Amino acid sequence: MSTSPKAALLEEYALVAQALAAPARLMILEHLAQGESGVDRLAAKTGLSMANCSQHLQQLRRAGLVTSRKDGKAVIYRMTDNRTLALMDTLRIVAERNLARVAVILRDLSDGQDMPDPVSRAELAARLAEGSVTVLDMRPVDEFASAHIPGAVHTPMDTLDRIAASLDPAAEIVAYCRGPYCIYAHQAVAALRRLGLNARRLEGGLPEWRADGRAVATLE
Amino acid sequence: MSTSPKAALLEEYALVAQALAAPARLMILEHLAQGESGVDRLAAKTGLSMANCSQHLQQLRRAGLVTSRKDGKAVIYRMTDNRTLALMDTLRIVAERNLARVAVILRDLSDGQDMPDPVSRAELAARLAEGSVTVLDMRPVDEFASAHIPGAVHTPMDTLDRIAASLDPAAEIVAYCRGPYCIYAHQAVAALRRLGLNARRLEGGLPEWRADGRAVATLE
DNA sequence: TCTATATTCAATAGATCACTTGAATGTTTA
DNA sequence: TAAACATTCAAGTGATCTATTGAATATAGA
Repeated sequence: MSTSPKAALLEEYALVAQALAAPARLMILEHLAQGESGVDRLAAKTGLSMANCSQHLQQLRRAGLVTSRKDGKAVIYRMTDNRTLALMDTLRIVAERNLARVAVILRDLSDGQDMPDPVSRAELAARLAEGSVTVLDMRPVDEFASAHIPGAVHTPMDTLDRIAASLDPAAEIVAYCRGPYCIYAHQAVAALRRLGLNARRLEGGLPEWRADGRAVATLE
Repeated sequence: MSTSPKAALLEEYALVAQALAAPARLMILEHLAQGESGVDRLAAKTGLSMANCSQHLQQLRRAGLVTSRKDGKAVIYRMTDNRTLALMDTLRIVAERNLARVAVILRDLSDGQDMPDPVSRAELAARLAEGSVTVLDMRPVDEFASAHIPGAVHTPMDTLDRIAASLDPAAEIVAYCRGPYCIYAHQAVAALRRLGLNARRLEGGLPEWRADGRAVATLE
C-alpha cells in the first residue's frame, strides 16, 4: 500500500517548487536561459563550486526543469523547455506584487527616481524596424557574443559611463540584460536617467526575446 | 553592508517557491482557492493538526501568497489574489509535462482507459446555455453549498454509482471538482466511462470557473 | 597505456524544516 | 469576571538541505 495518488501528485508538484526554492538554483536557471552550458561554465558564472553546482543541477534535473547530454567529457545542461521560464516569471510577478521587501529593493535600484514602464518586446521590435531607438545590451561579452538583439550596442556595466557620454540626449534608449531576474538593465536605466538621458528598460531579457521567436545576432 | 540587491531579490523569489515546496501547503492553498477559511476548518479539511496548519499558514503569509484578517476570535485566511492560482497551475503543467512519474499517476487514475481531452470552461458555458449537458460537482457538500456551477448535480464520490445509474447513456456529462490539483473529477470520469457513459472532465475546477468571472450558485 | 580533464559520488557538519506537545494570548460569551 | 474557544507561540526531535572536502568515474588525447 503506497501513498494515495493525490499525495503522490502533491509530492511531485512540491518537488518542482522545491527545485526553485534556492537562490543558487534560480541563478543557475537564469544562466541556462541564455543557452545550454557545461557545469564548469555555470559554476564560474554563478560563483558556486563545481561539486555544489553539479549537485544543484542534478536536483533541477530530478524536478524535470533541465535535461543533460554528454558531449565528449563534458556534460551539457539545458532548460527542458520555456515553460520553466514562464514558471520563473510568474514566481517573480507574485513576489513583486505581494512582498513589500521586493518593492523596496526594486525602488532602491532606481535610486528613488520614478521609473517609466518597461518597453514591451513588440514595441521594441517595431521601433527597431524604423530605426528610431538605441538598444544597449548590458551583459558580459561572452553572452553578448553568443546571441544579442540585432543592432544592440554591447555596454557592460563598467563601460556604461563612457558609452553614455557618446549618446544623443534626444535619442530613445532601451537597455536589456539576461532577463527579469537580472538587475543590470535596472541599474543602467537608473544611471542613464540620472544623466538626463531618455532610457527605458526592455520587458524581459534576451531569453524572452528569443522565446517570442524574434531574430538574434551573434558575433563572428 | 548587507547582501547585494541581486542576492536579496533571489532570496525573496526563493521564499515564494519555498512556500509552494511542501505538499501540506499546496493542499492548504487548494482549499483556500475554494474561498476564504478559518484555521480550524482548514486543519480539518487537510488533516493537519491545528498548530501545524497555523504554522504553514504563517509561512504562506510570509511569502505573500495568503493574507489574513481577524473575525471575532477566528482568523480568516484567504488567497492574496489569483496570480497564486496561475503560479500553482504553471507548477502543475511543468510537472505533468516533464516528470514521467506524474504521467504514470495520472494514467493510473484513469485505469488505463484513454481519456478524452478536458472540456474548456468556455465550451461548458456554451453547452450549459443550450442545456445540452449534465454537470456533476464531485466536491463535499459544504463546498458545493458555498458555490457551484449553476445547474450542477451534487455528486460526492460515495454517491457516484447511484447517480450514474440515473443518467441517460446518451447524455453528455461533464464532471468537475476543486481544481487541477483535485483528483475527484479524474476518478469520476474514469468510473463513468467504465460504465459506458459519455463523461469528460472540466478543465480546472470551481476556482478557475469563478476566476473567469462566470456565475456561480449557492445553496439557500 | 598513462595522464589530464570534466563531472559526479560519498561522507560530513551545520542550518533549516516539519511536526508534536503543552503553554500562552486574545476574544467572545456566560 | 470567569470560562470557553480559536489561534499562536515556544521548545524539542527527527528528517532534510546546503555546501565542503576528497575520492571515484569516465573520456580524450599523448
